[in-house]
Amino acid sequence: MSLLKNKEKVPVVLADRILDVAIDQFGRNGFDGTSTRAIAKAAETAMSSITYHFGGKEGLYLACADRVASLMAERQKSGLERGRSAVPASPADATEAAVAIVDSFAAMIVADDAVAWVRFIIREQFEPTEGFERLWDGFMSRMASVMLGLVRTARPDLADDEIAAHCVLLLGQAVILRSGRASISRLMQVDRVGPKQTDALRAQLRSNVRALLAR
Amino acid sequence: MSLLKNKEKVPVVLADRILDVAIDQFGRNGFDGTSTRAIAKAAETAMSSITYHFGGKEGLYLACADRVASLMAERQKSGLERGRSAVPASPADATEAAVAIVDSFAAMIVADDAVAWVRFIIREQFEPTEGFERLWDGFMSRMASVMLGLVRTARPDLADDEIAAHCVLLLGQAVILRSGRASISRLMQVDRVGPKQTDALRAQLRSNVRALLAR
DNA sequence: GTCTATACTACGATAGAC
DNA sequence: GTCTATCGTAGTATAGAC
Repeated sequence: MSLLKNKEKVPVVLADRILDVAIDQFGRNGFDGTSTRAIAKAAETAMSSITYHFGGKEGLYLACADRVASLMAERQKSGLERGRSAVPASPADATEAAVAIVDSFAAMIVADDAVAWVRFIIREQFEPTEGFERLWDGFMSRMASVMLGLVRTARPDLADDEIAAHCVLLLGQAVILRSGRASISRLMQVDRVGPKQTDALRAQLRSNVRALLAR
Repeated sequence: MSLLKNKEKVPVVLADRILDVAIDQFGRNGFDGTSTRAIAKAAETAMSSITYHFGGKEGLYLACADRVASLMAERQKSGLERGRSAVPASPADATEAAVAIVDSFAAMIVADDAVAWVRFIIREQFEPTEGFERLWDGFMSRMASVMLGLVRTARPDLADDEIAAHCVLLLGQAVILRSGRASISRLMQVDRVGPKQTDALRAQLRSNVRALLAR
């Protein structure tokens, strides 16, 4: 059972194993701060395997962006589909759909097995490279368009700029659960942000989304 | 005039010039991704000056953290003092004080001359090092305690955990203005997030804080 | 496909001139 | 105080064995 779990978590295919390690390391230390030697060592392979499979460090980085986008898109797929189908509905339905989407996004943000993806994607926000295009086209654009549609339905009184601002600030509340984690543990006076804290934060976030989209 | 502006922006004292460059570079590329050689070159000095003034790369990094904390504390000083004096007042006063503090925090987050500080501090959130202690003790702890006090006064009905969660999510909305900047420009369909967009976002943020702290 | 060996560049730290 | 010169280590890329 433990072995099976391991088999799922550590891909047997070398290229996938390299990608998983690389997403983690690039996310932690950035492109320049990560060495292909360290990635190869952690993936238990030779450095030249990276050249063979990805053409070099930069090719590996872009492949990481593609993988993060597809993993995130996969995980948020059901949530986004629910949101899309709610677009033509009433403002109240759109609000509840937005609550569900932001909560599902927040769940991914705090999930342990998605930490590396989130770290990678948030880093790319600060100094966008070509990797950002991959992330945006592969995942973030879908999340954005669904949220824009829901907020527009929930609040038909708002102008386009206000709708966009709402989306930014709603999703920002989810992002801070990871991008402010060190401060959250201090603020909540715990050593580690555990399930108890994340549950409380997610509950407050759902309540906030409802309050902000209500007229 | 252009010269004078330059003289203000580029410190004549070598140690300060090194610090300004280092905050920028560490913020962009992280500790490992930044080379002391590059810092020395950008500060127009020899690499060994870093050893002389800061004892080495790590000493320079910690000095950067101290400087960011003190620069932020200085800029938020008047805002925080106003907030502190409002703690014993009515819930309505506390709410307005919280609106002012979050807005002043957001103003710093989006300010051009504070970009490097914010980048440095947000990066330190993901992989906290000893630098985080300096940032927390020198600035963030004050912001946290004032916000906690204001939310407690504004919403005496809430439990401690709920108060902390509120603070996290309120400040998170300000942080996303920088940590989601690449996505914001896509969401708002502009090439660059300019004054028009930041004004709209800050207005929405003030409105959100009011709505969330109202009972 | 994956490995070892190697060429070349850049890193941080330090010693010593001025 | 600030510089140049240099040491040992570690970086990416590539060639070639298997």
